[in-house]
Amino acid sequence: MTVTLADVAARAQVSPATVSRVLNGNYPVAATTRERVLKAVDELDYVLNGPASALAAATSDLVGILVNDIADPFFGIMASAIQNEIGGPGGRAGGERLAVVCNTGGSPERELTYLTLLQRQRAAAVVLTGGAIEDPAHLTAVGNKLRRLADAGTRVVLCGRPPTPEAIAITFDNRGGGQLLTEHLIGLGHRRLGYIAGPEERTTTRHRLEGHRAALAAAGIEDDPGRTVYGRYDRLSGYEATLELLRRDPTLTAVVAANDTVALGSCAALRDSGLRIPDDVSVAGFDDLPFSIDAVPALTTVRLPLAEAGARAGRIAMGREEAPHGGIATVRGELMVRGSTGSPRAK
Amino acid sequence: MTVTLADVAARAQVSPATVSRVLNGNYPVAATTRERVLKAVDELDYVLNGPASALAAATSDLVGILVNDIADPFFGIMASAIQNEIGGPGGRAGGERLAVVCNTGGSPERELTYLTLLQRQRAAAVVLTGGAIEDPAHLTAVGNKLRRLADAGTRVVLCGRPPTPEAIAITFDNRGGGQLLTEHLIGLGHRRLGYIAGPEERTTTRHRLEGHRAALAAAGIEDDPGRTVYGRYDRLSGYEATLELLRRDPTLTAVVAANDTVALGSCAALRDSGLRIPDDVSVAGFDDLPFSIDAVPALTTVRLPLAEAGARAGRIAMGREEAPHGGIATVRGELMVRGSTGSPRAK
DNA sequence: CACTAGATAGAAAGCGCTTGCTGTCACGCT
DNA sequence: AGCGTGACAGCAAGCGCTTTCTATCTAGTG
Repeated sequence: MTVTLADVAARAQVSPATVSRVLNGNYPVAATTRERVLKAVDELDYVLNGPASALAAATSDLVGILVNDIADPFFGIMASAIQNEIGGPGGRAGGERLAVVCNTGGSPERELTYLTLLQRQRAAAVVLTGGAIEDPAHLTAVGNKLRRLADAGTRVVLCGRPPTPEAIAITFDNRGGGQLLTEHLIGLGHRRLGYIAGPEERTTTRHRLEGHRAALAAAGIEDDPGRTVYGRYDRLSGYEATLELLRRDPTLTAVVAANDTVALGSCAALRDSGLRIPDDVSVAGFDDLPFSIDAVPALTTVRLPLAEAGARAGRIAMGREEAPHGGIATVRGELMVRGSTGSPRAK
Repeated sequence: MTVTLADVAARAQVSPATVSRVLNGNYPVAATTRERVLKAVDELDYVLNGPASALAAATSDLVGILVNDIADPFFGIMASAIQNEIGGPGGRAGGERLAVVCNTGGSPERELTYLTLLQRQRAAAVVLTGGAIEDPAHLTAVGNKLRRLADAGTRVVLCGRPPTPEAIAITFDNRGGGQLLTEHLIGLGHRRLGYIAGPEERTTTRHRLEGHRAALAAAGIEDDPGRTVYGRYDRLSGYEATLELLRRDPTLTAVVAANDTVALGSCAALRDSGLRIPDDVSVAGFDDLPFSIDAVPALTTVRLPLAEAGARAGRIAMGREEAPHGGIATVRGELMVRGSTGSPRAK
């Protein structure tokens, strides 16, 4: 029924071993023989059986990329960059590797299960993107998994994730970025700033918030806990949180959002409340996703070099670039000041 | 070194066959035996060897999702919905399937190579999303591949892709959507409309443009070819194309963009040219991606039920939903009239 | 109580490929 | 002429699992 190596061998009048060697190209085969084999492969439309060869060779060409939310460009951009370096068909790298992205939806269980699945497939490498969940049990579970994967020869790289002892990491300086942003706002004269955080248990959320608070503290501004609202990393969350912040303190002059998407929701809520940006309230985002510049006014935000970080993580995963010193590289964000922030008007 | 089925069997004092059956759960195993096996699995931290079991069982639990651009939410949203139905860990479906998304970057070769890779892995199903390239050679090549995949038992489903004889398809009515949009604009009184198309060789581009032209024709408006500019499906393309359209005809009163992202670029160009939206020029997009509503003014566009279509495609791919009658389901878009379109002012 | 059906468990034959090791030539050297 | 030496090609032993067929045992039946 299906064509096998043996069929090709028979047709080319050689042994299966020879066919295998032609296909893998790591053993001398006479040119004429090679051609005969290739011809047979072509005529029979032969396609290598991946599982069989993975089994026999005890390696696979699968590379996994874990993302929290595939519909979010934040992850899409990184995944795209990683995949591009991984090779995949036509990628910068030559090898024919199956780079696959797995969508965990932010769920710890799914993350673990995908890791197991990848382990089961004997993946060549795994790249985990985005913030981690700070649940101790989950953290050790992931740590163990990663160690096991590494032991089995799978290269593990973190991209935009806090470093762990088990893997090489390209980390974003979320804390520094958050600080930059709030310093900017304070410099503009703001004193009553609302903060819309992401999910409380995520490292990214905590780090950005810590940066914000550090800036407040440095400026001697009291950090009223009521000025922080936790939510999700999506637009609706930004919308609702903004209304809530406004309810708690209508004299707010600035809103710092967990990311650009949330900031957009915040802008919508402000507009719907009859407030002008930035005349009445300034808004700042984080990430500098492509659409941020199209918001009106354009969003002040912190640019994270998503594509560069992803590319680097991809190269490291493929062993084409050395791991950073100490296994950790920290990437800083760059403050992008645009129209959505301005000096508060005296009210 | 690595733990195998045999090790587990030895530890549990049963045969490998029994362990396999416990793990696959499709054969009666006494409860006490099962527990003993599960205990051994746990103690040894055993992980099934995917390739080996795929080889022996001649099936795999890999499902491929092909997308043109993983960084584009258009695809991200569909991929997410598909993946959710496919199962994957924690998905609505129970099975532990490895749903993987492959990023073709819109390149025909990559598309083909990914298909081969998936075929090589003996994927259980493949879902192709987004428009196809209209190159006859490539079309037949893909057609052949799909037929082969189907012959080998891989379920093939198209989502948001024009139907082909080889597969079940959930298609978007791009033509109808395009027509709706332009009819709306004409109804508003516009007579000089610019059109920013996507890449010329893509079906999506052609269909949307055809709808636009049909609407023009129906209204008896002459279709000046100079009013159409081709580009890519990205923001910059929209920006540049708009400047070009304006150069060709500064009296334009409306711009119809290939999709929302392009529309955003167009808006930026118009603003930079000192034109107001929609007072001076109306702008319309397509797809209704999440950020469209946050544009200022909010974008008039055609909503495509991306998530619903993806979910359906996913279910069909998993055999959990019947294929539509005739193998083709056409999904209509819904016109979303928002602030970016209005009546042209007399100039 | 002998007999059969039903429920489990095991033996063993592959699944299709890779690869270490063993030939077999044809040369070129002494 | 004799023989070491590359350069290829083939043999055969698995890789770790699934699954068919067979063996065993228990319990139900007349």
